[in-house]
Amino acid sequence: MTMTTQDRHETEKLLTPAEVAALFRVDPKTVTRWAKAGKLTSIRTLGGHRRYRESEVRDLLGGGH
Amino acid sequence: MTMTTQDRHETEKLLTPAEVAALFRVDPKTVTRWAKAGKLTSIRTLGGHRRYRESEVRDLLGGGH
DNA sequence: CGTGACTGGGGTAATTTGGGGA
DNA sequence: TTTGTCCAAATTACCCCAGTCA
Repeated sequence: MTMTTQDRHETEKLLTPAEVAALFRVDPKTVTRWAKAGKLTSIRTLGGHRRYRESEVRDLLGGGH
Repeated sequence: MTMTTQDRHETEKLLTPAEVAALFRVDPKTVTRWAKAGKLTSIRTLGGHRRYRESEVRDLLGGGH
């Protein structure tokens, strides 16, 4: 199952701050700081809340060993 | 439904250094040394703090007799 | 249009990291 | 050789409340 080049972001699954925090075993506020520091890509809702790319989070979790 | 030795690490529950240290009754610094020596798998937060796999810790605690 | 849960922002404790030495 | 402790700096956790989400 080869992807042409990359998935279109329209179909990218997004995670809430609480979900990302649970995966890293940190506080949701810590995930917010990562986004502010540019360490993690964040998508903004129209109200200002952040959402994160599942693929990026999974990559960061597995790439650290 | 055969599964490899362990589940996907993305859903693995993680422990903080203090929690692992309490389980082994050692100083958190000692847990850090185990991780550096490769005796214990460590996942890193984006800030550099370590997290440890609960299943691995539980295995080491119970398998040591 | 309410209700309950979650999030953002700020500020302050607590934990973790890393090196070095006992 | 393994472990515990001292130090400074960095990272993370918990407190508040107003606004957003579903």
